[in-house]
Amino acid sequence: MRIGYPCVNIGIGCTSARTFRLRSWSPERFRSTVRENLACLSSTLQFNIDHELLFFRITSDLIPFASHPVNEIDWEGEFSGSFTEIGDLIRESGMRISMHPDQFTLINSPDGGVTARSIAELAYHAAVLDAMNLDTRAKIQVHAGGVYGDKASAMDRFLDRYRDLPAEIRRRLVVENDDRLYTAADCCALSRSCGVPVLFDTFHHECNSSGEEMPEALAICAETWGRSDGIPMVDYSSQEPGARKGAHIHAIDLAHFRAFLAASRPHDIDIMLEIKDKEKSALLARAEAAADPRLAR
DNA sequence: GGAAGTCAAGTCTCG
DNA sequence: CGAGACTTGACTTCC
Repeated sequence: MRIGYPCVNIGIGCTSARTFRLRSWSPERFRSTVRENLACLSSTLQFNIDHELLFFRITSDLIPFASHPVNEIDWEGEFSGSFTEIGDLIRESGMRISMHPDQFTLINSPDGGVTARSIAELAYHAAVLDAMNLDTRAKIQVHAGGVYGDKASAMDRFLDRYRDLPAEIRRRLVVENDDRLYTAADCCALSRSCGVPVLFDTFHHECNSSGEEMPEALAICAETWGRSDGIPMVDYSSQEPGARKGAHIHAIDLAHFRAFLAASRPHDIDIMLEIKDKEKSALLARAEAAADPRLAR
């Protein structure tokens, strides 16, 4: 079991998610931003290693406009040295990596243009992980997509598009239950048809389930992960009191987390804390889990 | 220097 | 029918 947080370290003083407006595009601006983002990513990973936070989600903003037509720069080649160094740091420390493209990435859209742009975006994510020489335990997580008024057709379209994906994407892609449309059971149905592993989001399950208790939902998702996929990844969060349903909590609720740890046994899982204050809560969670025999050191 | 408005991309829900 | 939400900031302009 590893514990981690997504994308950005609040306290470290840099961000690997710097970007700029399309209007400000220039090759020089692009190169300097990528250089800074990779340097910050390296610092962030070193912080994580020093604090035994061995699960990390790399931001989709790492390479700005990576899949946009304006960008014709061979960034993988130009920055291959940095990618290799970062990959070495990850592998030598036993760290696990995920990426999570944003809400515009929809492989099941009825609009072929949306799907084409989504596949280009997924190819970018796969290229980052490939450039770091990470194996197929490094994953790219997406939601099943929209419903478009007909869920059965939308799920069929997901399956068709999944089977046609380039192998570099398919071997890393996992599907995550969302808080409104596709439940863990829905995602597992997709998995039975095409083999995609299902990343279980326990907070989304609290918002939107097919009626199972959490341990059962976790169990059916865990079964979808094969040997080459690594142990199951799980997203963890809880409800921010007083906020809109589905709003992520600002700081970890340790009693809620402790209950989740107990209920998730005996599954060995990697836990991503989707909590607003990032590494601060991750450090508390790691301390809370210190006595758990599943914890990797 | 700080505040306000805006940002590549899609879809759904709510008011 | 427009705004807000999504994992959410961060950039840019305007004063």
